[in-house]
Amino acid sequence: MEKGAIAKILQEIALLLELRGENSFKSRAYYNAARTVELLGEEKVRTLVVEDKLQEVKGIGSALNEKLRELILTGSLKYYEELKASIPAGLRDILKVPGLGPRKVKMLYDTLGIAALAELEYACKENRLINLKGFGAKTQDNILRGIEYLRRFQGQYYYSFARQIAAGLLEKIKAYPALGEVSTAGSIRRCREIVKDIDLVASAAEPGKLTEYFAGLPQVAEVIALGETKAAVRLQEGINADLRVVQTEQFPYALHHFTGSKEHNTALRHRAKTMGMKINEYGIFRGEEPIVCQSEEAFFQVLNLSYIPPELRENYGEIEAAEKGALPLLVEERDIKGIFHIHTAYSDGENTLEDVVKFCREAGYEYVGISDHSQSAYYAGGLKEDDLKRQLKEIEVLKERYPDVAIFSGVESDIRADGSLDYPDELLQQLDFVIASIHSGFKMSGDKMTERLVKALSHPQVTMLGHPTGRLLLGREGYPFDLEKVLQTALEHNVIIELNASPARLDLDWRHLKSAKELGLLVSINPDAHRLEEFADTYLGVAIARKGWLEKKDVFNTRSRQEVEAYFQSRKGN
DNA sequence: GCCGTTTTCGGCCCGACTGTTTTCAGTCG
Repeated sequence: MEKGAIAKILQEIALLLELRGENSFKSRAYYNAARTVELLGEEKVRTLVVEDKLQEVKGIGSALNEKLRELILTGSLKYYEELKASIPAGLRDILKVPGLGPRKVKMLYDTLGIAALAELEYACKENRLINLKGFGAKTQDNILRGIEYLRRFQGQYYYSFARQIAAGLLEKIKAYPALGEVSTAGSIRRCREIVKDIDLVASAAEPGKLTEYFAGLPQVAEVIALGETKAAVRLQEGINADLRVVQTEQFPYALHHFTGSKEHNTALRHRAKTMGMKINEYGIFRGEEPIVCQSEEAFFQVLNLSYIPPELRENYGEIEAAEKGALPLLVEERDIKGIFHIHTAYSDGENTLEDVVKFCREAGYEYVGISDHSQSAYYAGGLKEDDLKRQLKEIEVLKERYPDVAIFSGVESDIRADGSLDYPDELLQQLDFVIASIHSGFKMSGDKMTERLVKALSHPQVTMLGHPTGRLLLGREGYPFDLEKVLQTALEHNVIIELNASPARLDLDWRHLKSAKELGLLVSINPDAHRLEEFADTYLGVAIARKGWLEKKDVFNTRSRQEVEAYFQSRKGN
């Protein structure tokens, strides 16, 4: 069985039970069991099964104990297989439509026999949902829009996901003996938050042999095209990958060309033309005469430009800046000195406070800022006042125990609908920092939302604005508000803007980061981590920060422990 | 499905919001 398979199967069972309309508490028991397995780790569960002690775990009763035994000892589970067989697979797709939950999906299946997305779309267009109990014209409209939304995002992937897959491919290609050079290109190299496919560029003396080798890699599920210089494949993970192979001396031009963006390339070609030159993927030419470049740096030099990092190649002013030698000195991973926006087991994080602190210490961070959810965030186990006070006490103890890492006490306070925060001021004043975030009430008007955010940012205890737009990439738009006004308010009140580095957020967007920087705002690159592995998302944030033109000085958590302490101290004087 | 024990059955899970309703069910965070 694959790693993580047990938890996945339990989750599937929970979902299938919901679709069957069974007792929702039964379904939740499976969800809870899945979480428990994740938390304990599969190895531990295996051991408990062997020792016959699994039932001592909270949330595992006799039924789940039996099923987990069967699953672990035999590698399969009859109950699961039967359940799967009893429910059309298409219902899973329908469940992805926003606004449709298990109840409604079941209703559609039971009454209209709808078992696939296309059937649902057809039924909506035929107005067959209007008279269904619990449905109506608006629901039908929403479903149609939801289906469109799903379609629009099909074949799009998070940057973090694609980057990871690309890294695996690169490793394989590097093992090819007759390789010249290889690099990612396209949107991955430019660090776009969403990518459609993986572009790779390589050089080799015999390109055709490399494309063949690439098409034969074990990751490849299907070969779409295979030629002398190009291979296009669909990978096991579903995403497509293109490899272009050129001669060694052509590599810099090809790399630049296939990195793009289209807009950047168009602008550069125009520039070359006015300088009496011509650019294509094979070279840069004055008349018919090729101008030799060993690297991308040299390529830009020919055009009288300083080197433009790939992240900036969007024709967003980088060419003008490169001409004047005014490109930013972009922030780097090694500049990060500490991490804010960490959730612990006090709310919905996985790890204990002490484990988080120990991890940061071992990772060499100078400080860590703890910020669990506040009391309104019930679904996330938000901290009641007493819990927060208890956490503050534990932080004091840990500070004594681990003096070599600074622990900053904070909270991610919900911004309530009226713009107020989630705790009394006296309590907030005891914290080192407060991240104010919106987690609910997304559907107010833009004006009201702006008012709400402005009020929150005007609160003297607010240090940072968390995931400013609330967007979920490939999932939902941010809430509507006047960003300029909100950023201006943040500036007036000395509030730091979060770059939430969670792969599905990357919020504030890089396009707006550039405006924030120009306004003079500080940005903090925060992983919003709920488990130790997610601390590394910070570096995803660094990539996006670079894309947003941010320099070290623009990023709050590049500051040293002493500088951050001084900053918080100065704010307390407010 | 699990849990507890003043209960082996009857709870379990809060609040806002939407779109249905004519008092509430379903979805979502």
